[in-house]
Amino acid sequence: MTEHTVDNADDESLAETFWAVASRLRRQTRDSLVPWDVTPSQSRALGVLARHGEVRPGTLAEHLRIAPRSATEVVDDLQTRGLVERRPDPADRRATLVALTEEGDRVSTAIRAARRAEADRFFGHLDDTDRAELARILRTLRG
Amino acid sequence: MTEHTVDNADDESLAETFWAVASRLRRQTRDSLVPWDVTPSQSRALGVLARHGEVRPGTLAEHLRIAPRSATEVVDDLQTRGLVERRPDPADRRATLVALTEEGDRVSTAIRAARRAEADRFFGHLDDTDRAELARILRTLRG
DNA sequence: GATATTGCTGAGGTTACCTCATCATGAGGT
DNA sequence: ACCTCATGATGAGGTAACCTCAGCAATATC
Repeated sequence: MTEHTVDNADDESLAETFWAVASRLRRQTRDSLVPWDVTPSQSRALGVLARHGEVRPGTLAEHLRIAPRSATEVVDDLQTRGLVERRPDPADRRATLVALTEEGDRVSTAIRAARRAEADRFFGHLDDTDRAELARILRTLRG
Repeated sequence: MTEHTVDNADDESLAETFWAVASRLRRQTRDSLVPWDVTPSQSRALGVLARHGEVRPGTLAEHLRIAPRSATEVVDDLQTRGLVERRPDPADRRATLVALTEEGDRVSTAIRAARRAEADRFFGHLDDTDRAELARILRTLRG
């Protein structure tokens, strides 16, 4: 029995508090994306594409930590919106490469700026020290 | 323009890190509930009922921070599982009171213990100081 | 006693995931 | 050349956890 077991009641509310924050952040993120008619998961995919250039759906899935099939779905949606395009992978005829279109590039850049502003609003209530602490602690929890 | 704007790149990855942690915690929570065939949102509702006794669906919704209609749904599911029952509110014939059944009480107690163990596993990687810090910071973000 | 409000729920929709089966292609062995 | 197994993407179908909007009954208000 470690000493922190004493705090069990706090542990439980820690998880609860975490979820309350998550819920708030999720809503705010969703709202901040309204102007582009893009969902959070789509915007995350755009982010990966902006950072990594063209990738296969499977690779995208890994970056997003979702099942490959789910990546197909996100790519479908983005393609419908004209933000990405699929092209055959010259290295493997089974594979497809997903890349930002010109508009996808513009939108993803705009979203990046908006998300930055959103993060400022959300995490801006914290002072620099707390934000650094939070980042550090979350990184150890990410696993 | 406040000074923390300098850290914008970090802000963005802070949100991302947060989501990565959320995803991990969500999966683990879901897994820890498998033995009782109860979903996370059901278990949250059970928690509210265990803490507050019988409540109306609307009140439950407030505690869970969801729409009233969504609370109806959760109650439906729990009732199907025989974990809660509805009875008329003697104070207002429009209203319904939702209460744990005997089994609901047993299950919610068991789940409480399991969640505690789960939180120990998850947040236990942190030392006491970090966990206190995290709790404090999250509380300021909860709003 | 008409009107507005409140409490719950039916109907129907959305997001973001999932698994399982299928199909084409690729890689390795014989 | 052929057979087998692994891999990449996707179709089909499903789930959890929300949502809004409309409607009904009961209560509160004027």
